[in-house]
Amino acid sequence: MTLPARGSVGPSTPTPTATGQTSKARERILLTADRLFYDEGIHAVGIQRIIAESGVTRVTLYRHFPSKDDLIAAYLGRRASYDHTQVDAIIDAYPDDPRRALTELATVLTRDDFAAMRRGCPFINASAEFTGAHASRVAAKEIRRWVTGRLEELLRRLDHRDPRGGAEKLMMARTGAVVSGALDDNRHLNEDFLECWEQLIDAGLPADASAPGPTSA
Amino acid sequence: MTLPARGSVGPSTPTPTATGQTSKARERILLTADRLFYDEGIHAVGIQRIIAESGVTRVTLYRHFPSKDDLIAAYLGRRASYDHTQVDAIIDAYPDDPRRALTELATVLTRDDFAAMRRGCPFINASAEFTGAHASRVAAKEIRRWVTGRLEELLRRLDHRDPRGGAEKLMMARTGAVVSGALDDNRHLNEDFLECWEQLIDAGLPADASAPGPTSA
DNA sequence: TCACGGGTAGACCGATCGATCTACCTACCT
DNA sequence: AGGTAGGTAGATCGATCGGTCTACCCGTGA
Repeated sequence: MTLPARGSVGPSTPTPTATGQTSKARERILLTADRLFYDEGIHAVGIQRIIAESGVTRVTLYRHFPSKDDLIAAYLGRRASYDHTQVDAIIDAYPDDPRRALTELATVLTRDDFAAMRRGCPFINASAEFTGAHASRVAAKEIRRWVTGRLEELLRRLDHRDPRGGAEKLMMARTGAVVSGALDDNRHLNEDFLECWEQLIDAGLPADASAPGPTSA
Repeated sequence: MTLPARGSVGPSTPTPTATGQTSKARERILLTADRLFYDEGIHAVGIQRIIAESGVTRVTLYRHFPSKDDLIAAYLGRRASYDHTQVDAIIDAYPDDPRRALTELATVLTRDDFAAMRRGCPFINASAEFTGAHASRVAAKEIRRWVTGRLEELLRRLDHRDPRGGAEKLMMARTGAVVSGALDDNRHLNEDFLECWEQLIDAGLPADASAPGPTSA
């Protein structure tokens, strides 16, 4: 996985040093927290474990992240930042072909992300561990709403019959596919998801707009 | 929610008393554990909390469930038992109309379950908190595999073009809808999901089989 | 009559949780 | 030369974790 190295979405200041680059220690902490939180769950991973595996001191960690909640927020902020960057890049790559952009969004997901998401969606997983308006649940709602909005926008440009509902359906498929990748042993997950994705799109499109179709066969 | 009162899926003997009925205390424990584990997460809820809110003693709890893992397994076992019962009942209600059974599965989900699943899928949530072959992850894989199998069977009886892939797609939609119900604020979730469900089914059916269509409008 | 299963009550265990503290060290910039 | 930001090292805090223990009680069935 290639999350952006910037840990810039934390609750407090990004803590750029005087030289302008973010702290090395902070990056190591965030990298370790990302790995452990995602792979094993948030409550299951203690602060001291992150300290040990990132090779920093307790004081250093608490200087950058005054509480575990702050670290959690930074972890999910990084993840969200990655998703924003990736989705925007794909859509921007096809400024005049929203239909192609939609297909590409699904393709990239299957090609790059499913393999690195063997534990499912970090936002869903985090939300499962907390209640109410905890930062993790807020972050999950936000990123999902944002992605849904971008999908809706693409569908609208395609004169989709119901861009809002269509975007929600695509989100269902996407969400279900990521979860399935984490829990099911489906050798055909990629094809199943891509087919599902295309079917849902085309079902609401005006008759003429032909689908690019599954890459092969 | 109306989970079956029987706490019969635990790892050890169901502990029927001499009179034949399962222990009152055991039921109270399971009921409390279900509520707290589902609403707040498993790691977030301590044993003493369950003891306090179920009104039993530490010794009593540990007599029925020797470890927290046993209690977790029993919690998910109850949930799985409920799903089995419900899905079987719906399918059995339409022995000669698998198409109708499929629609009914989705309808019941939107009518009864979405409201009671404001925290998403208990199996997905539990799986997020543990690693490897923990009982929670095994239970999640099992129930998902079982539901997928039942869906595939219905599609096969309908001469669906790809019963396996079709069932996987329906599971994606179902999973995504449950998660969406927990994290998104979509007032049209029910309609969106039902439409999605029907579209995915019909896309793979031979031309003649007409869909029942959304109940209204 | 009495053994036993199932329950209550509460002290107690070591381990770990998240978080704070003091003390010192070391680059770098002014 | 000296201040400061960012780091190391490690003891320590109270709270809570999952789990064990002893002691007593009570209803039922052999």
